[in-house]
Amino acid sequence: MPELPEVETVCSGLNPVMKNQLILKAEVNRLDLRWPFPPLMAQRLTGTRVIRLRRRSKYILLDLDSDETLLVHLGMSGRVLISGMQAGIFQHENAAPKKHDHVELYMENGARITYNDPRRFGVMDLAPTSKMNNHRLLASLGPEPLGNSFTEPYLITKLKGKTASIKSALLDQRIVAGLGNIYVCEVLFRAHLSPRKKSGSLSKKCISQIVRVIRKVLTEAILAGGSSLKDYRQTSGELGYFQHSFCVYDRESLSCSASNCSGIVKRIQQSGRSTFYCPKCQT
DNA sequence: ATGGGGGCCTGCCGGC
DNA sequence: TGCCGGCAGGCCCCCA
Repeated sequence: MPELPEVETVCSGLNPVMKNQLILKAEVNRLDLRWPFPPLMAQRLTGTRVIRLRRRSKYILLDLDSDETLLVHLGMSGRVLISGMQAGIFQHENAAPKKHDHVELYMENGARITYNDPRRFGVMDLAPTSKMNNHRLLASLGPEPLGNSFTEPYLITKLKGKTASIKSALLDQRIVAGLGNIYVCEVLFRAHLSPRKKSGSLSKKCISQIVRVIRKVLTEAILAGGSSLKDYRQTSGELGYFQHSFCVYDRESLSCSASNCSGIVKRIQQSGRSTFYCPKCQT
């Protein structure tokens, strides 16, 4: 599921039910996801109050009144669902955990937050809030694509002399944080740019266009509630609907969505990932 | 230093 | 129907 717009959607969904709420109980059904959970994670979460929720790149950060921050990454298949509340009435149901429900948080307002992740590429960690910027998973992330420091001059500097394709460069979280395979494909389509172009060969004008398109695509996707592939849902259980706006992603062999283009969407491999693009209008 | 590939997991889908 | 290969929204790590 989760690239920046999906993580942003999850954060917005969690904010009203978690902010300023006490975590009455944390249940941890296994010891690890991609990596082991931090020692005594359930105990360290229980009884703390969530002060605020933030997003950095594809990470969700929950600042707690214990001066620790819970860092959550959804990996490829992680989902967060809210249950236990109906029509403003809070009910504690103790339904048995479903398959791959790895962590559950019971909030003071009756909400139950469930983290489910079949492939377990996700991450959870706890560290002092004051040290989160230096957390090993956050320390070398590039700028937020929707923030002020992601600019045309910045991207020009970063791409200068690079021999890797623009596709690989935009997937590199050290260059810009939060894009994944879907949105990079969509951005390059909308910028009419071939994913195979070497990063260092792009004109200033072209890079400027990339910056604008990244902002536009991500903003639209967030407004749409993210993209729902497989059975990804928002925290509410609803589907996002940006997947209906895909121009190239997962459209191999279909005709190009540009109105004046007769091209056929092609799938190639780049750095081990599928890239979808129209060879005719992305040059 | 940089870029590419392997590996981590489970589930699903299409082909035989 | 069942089995098998290929593929999947991410990212760390190792090697050339």
